[in-house]
Amino acid sequence: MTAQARRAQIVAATIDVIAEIGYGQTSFARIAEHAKLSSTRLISYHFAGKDELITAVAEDAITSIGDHLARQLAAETTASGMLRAYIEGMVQFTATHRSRMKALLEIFLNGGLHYDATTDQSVVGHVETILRQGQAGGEFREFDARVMATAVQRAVEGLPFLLESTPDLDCAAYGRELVTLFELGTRRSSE
Amino acid sequence: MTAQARRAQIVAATIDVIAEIGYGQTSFARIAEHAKLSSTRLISYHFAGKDELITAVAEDAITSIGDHLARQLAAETTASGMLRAYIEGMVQFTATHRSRMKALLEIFLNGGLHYDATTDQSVVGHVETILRQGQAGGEFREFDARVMATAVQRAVEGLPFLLESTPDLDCAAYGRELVTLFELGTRRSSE
Amino acid sequence: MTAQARRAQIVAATIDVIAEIGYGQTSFARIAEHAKLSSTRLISYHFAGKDELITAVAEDAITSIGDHLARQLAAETTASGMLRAYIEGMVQFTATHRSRMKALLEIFLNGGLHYDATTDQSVVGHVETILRQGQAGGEFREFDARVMATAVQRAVEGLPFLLESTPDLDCAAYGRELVTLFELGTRRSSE
Amino acid sequence: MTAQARRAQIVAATIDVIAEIGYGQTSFARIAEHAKLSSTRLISYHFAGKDELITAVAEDAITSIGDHLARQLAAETTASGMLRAYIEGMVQFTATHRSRMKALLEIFLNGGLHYDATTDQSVVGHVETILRQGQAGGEFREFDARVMATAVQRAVEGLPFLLESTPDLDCAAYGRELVTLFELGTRRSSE
DNA sequence: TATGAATGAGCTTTCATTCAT
DNA sequence: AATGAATGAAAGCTCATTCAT
Repeated sequence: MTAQARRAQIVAATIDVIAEIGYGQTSFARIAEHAKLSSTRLISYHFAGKDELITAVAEDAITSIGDHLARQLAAETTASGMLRAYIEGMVQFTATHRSRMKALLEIFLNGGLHYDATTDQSVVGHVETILRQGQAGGEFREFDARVMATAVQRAVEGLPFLLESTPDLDCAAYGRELVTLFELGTRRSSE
Repeated sequence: MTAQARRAQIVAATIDVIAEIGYGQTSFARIAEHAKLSSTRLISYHFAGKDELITAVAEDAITSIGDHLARQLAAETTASGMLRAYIEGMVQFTATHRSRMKALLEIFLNGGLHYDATTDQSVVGHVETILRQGQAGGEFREFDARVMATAVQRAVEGLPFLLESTPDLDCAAYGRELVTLFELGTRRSSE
Repeated sequence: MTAQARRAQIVAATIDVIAEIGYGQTSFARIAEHAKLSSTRLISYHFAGKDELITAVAEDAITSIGDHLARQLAAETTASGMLRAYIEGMVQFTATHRSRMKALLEIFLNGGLHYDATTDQSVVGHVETILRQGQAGGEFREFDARVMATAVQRAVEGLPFLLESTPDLDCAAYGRELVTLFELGTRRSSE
Repeated sequence: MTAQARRAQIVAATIDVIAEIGYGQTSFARIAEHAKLSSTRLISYHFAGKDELITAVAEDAITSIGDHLARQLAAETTASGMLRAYIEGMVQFTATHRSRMKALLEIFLNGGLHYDATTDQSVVGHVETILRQGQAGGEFREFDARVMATAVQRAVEGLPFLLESTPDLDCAAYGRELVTLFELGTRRSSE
């Protein structure tokens, strides 16, 4: 087995474990058990430490989301279109990659990631940029872009938690509701 | 020292510790250190276990928030007024009780609380009830009350995290932005 | 069992283990086994960490040696008398407290102790002070006190290692030989 | 790369690492890092085990010292001359090969070497032989040759440790002081 | 000659909890 | 109401070594 494949296997198992039992309960032992590894030593061998493993998990998720969003946003030309695409893209991704998204949120909420400027921008700053563009172009009304971005981000992040208590939730409907909410909340009142 | 006073002291220390270093890093040892107790034994003595302590902390916060909101909402007669009062009440409470709110969120997000119907209703269901009343009374447009309630709740919960990276944030402005957002997002379009 | 007694028991066991198998091979598990403790957890309970345990061991030895030397040197008035008393005192102590001295040397040689000024003075500086007094008072010839002190100290420290390969060594004779060596090496040539 | 060259490279790296961080902290991982090897596997490949590596390091140092001393002692005909040449030779070697000597001492003091008669003779017995020759030939007074040899050996070994706390030490002066000490301590009193 | 992958045993430290006053 | 002493389990990490190319 190649190191790359083994690392991928361990990352996948870690995602599952974090999503299932939470960041705080996740340990090498639990990951090894889930991945059916002979011992936790195999994890230590392929990752320099817990930090590196967690970082790898986060990067895996962030990259996937980034790719997905890039595709979703490619065709959009208006800010409101981009905002809609962002929300629906995130909701879609969450619906089809529940564990990955849940694990990413767990990591962020528990401070398991050492931020850098790139990470911060790719995760949090995306929406804010769209909002500012919309205001500059006259599509959106005046509001505090930071606050609105937070609201969008939190609303989207609410889905993984909702899915835990309601696994059969209609995600598409959830997305549509959010899109409507933020369209009404951001558009120029004269429209 | 009375048992009641000692319990209150320990709960207060636990709130501080959770707010400062997060739920995951919080331990009896660190709470004892913060409260300047001679040993963790004093915590075990006054609380049956970690669960009971965490529950006490959560209940402390929930009760405080409940009292605060009850006062804020008392004078309101319309659903939109109640929604505004709820958002501004929560933001105000967060601004003046940062640690308490942060600790409560940490506990919820890390699954430290064993839900029961009462807890769930008092925390999450409040907004949903208001929204349904508004729809029943014709004040609000049609939307999924559950989804909207989630969005409101998450938006409000965003403040404690924002305060960590931006301690000098203008909380009142944050509240006003959210009120505007949800007024635009919930009102009947004919208005 | 009182904490004090337990700490003393653990310190004694640690001294034995270090003396027997060396600093590098010494572990909590080995100490617990030697002291017949139920688990290593008992060591962690009474000492904040390995550093604290090692420091306690070193302090135990240093204090014992200090007391012994103080008694030996009390009656001496001349520098040559003090030097003789120092050498014989150290040799005597080593002969009757082999493990303690061996353990102390192991700790020093492996950098297990975080020096401070007091430690340094009490361990290394003692001889140098005596030598300088002897030179100032005209008893001793001119020489580099630092170098001579090192030679004395190393010669004395040689005994524990010699005792390992030759347990039946005549320590008193060893001491007498060293006294003669350093008397000849330090006295004024005109004598 | 030839096996011989690779072994030499690893031995050199091991010497550096032991001298820098001590025998106790030295591991294959750290040696590999220092030598910029891709993995510790390369060490295991060229040496049957840790023992063989350490033995190789010690032999490297012992051989170097032996060569150096042989040259220094070649011209000497008297025992006192040989003793002086030995001390100065060892001090010189230490001054110019600090790491090698430090590593050798670390290995000896931590029992990393499995003695055999040859090793013992070549390292410790050298001085004792000189001293006995001097006594047999009437140059030296009566003393216990074993004890005196120990004192000489330990005094010489003190230099590497002294150099750690005082890197700019005047080694030549250190050697002269020791030579004087042991000349005074060994010569016939009638002289 | 070299390497990638894997491994079992060991390490110190921290966890909440319990027994006995 | 409080405390001192003790505890089993689990954590992440490092050790030298080995199997199979």
